[in-house]
Amino acid sequence: MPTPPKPSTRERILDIALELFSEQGYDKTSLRDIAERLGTTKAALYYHFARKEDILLELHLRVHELGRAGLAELAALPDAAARAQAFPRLLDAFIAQFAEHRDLVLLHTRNPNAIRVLGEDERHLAENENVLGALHSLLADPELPVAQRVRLACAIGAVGGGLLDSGGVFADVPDDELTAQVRAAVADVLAPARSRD
Amino acid sequence: MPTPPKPSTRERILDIALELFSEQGYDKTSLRDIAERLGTTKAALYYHFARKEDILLELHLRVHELGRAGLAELAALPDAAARAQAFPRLLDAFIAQFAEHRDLVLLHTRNPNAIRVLGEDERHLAENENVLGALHSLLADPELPVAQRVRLACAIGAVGGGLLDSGGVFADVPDDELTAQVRAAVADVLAPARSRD
DNA sequence: GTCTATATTTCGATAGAC
DNA sequence: GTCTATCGAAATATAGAC
Repeated sequence: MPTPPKPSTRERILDIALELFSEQGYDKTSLRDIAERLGTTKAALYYHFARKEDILLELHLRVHELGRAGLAELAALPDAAARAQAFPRLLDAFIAQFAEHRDLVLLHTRNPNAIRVLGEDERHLAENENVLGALHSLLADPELPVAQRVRLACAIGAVGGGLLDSGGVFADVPDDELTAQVRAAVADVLAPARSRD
Repeated sequence: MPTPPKPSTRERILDIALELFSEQGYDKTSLRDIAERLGTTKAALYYHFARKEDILLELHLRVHELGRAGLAELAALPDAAARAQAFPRLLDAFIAQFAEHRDLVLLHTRNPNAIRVLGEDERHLAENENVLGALHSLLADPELPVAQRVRLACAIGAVGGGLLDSGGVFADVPDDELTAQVRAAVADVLAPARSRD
């Protein structure tokens, strides 16, 4: 059973919240807004989520889940050279997931502060140490040449610049072509001035 | 007289707001927070700014000012080919200003929603049409090959990825080297698979 | 230009009936 | 699982003295 039995209320709340949080921002979206669009009342939401933060947290964890496997694999590699070699392949997987879950990523880039203050929740702290910590120690790795560290950061930024498309400027470009072009651009960032074979 | 006579209250308010808006986010920063750090009271702020939004607006316009000259120059060029040729040079200037005013750019990336809702102010609407409109019509330009449009968007994203450094992973890298590396990476994005001369 | 005091609104959250 | 009703806190903004 792939996506079967429960388009339940809880899931509908998350869908609506994802949309509104991205559109208007987390802080400017009241529980009343969510309840209205869902067709119920504020109080009803509190049956499914104890606090407003928990709605955002749930969505936040789903984004982290996207990068977890790749970063874990990376962290398991023995040395910087091995990690550097694995970059292109893992970035490729990253781009695929980024493209598939654009809406979740957009939620993140549009509400960085709200997410940073998500606070003391245990699940959140644990996840943050795992995922963000792995990314941080990757980019800060002193064993890696600075040029490679910077280019890796640029590559990640380039994925965002190419795929997020906040203004809708690439509405005329098919998704396949867009991701292919982004892949090519990222490849060029990671292969600095490679000498001809 | 370059930057002389008035480190006035108004300017101090903007400085404090810039810091707090970036740190905690626009919505989570109350006028009380600003007033406290400034050493006065909430009401005093209303002498200098009619609404809280106006503080953010003022800072917002300063960011737009950074990109205005370059985008205007670009829009004045006759055809897509001329624009494409001008990209690298203008992106170079863009990187320089980005690096010099990192704090202002950070304000933007951390409060995208608050800024988008800035609303009906005349100055804001006019500026948005000028600056964002120019950027939009640049990236959406149907005369330009899709590959080039996407790579341009990726290049802009790469600048953000390399220079913003939200997590402080490049604290050990001198600013000069960082921007130089970013410049190199961006150049590789814009020079797709260029055949050897 | 800055203060005290307060008006007004809105929001997150709770209590308890159904 | 959803409702009505309401509490309490915090925020923006205003009025008017100094």
